[in-house]
Amino acid sequence: MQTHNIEKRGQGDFFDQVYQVVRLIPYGRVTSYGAIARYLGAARSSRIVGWAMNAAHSQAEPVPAHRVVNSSGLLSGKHFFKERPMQELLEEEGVQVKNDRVQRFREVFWDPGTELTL
DNA sequence: GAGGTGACGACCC
DNA sequence: TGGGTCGCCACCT
Repeated sequence: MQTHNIEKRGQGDFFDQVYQVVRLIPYGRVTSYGAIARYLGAARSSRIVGWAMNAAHSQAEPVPAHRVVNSSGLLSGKHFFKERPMQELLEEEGVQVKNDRVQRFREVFWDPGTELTL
């Protein structure tokens, strides 16, 4: 069966890149959409990263999208985890979350462009 | 081919 | 610190 959709003939190359980076996020760490976008060379495409996360739901492989927050450390996509709040998932990994905001964001923040020393 | 959308980022008050 | 506005680029219809 062709389960069409999602992949879309590899057009989602950019999306795929995003998924790869998100999967590289270490346990107990979080990153921002802008950090991923910048790592991919599209710092201004931060919004596209969020869009990729939207498609991540259709991805067969587990994408820790809950580890991706905005530059403010706010759980912008928590609404998508209605069944499983991001806060709970993050706290389970040791990330302190208060009022939909990541505590110690500076400490748990994981920048691919820095950690990976691109 | 064109228009609209959006899980954002930076700037300003 | 918190909230509001503009810009930006890729995906979808």
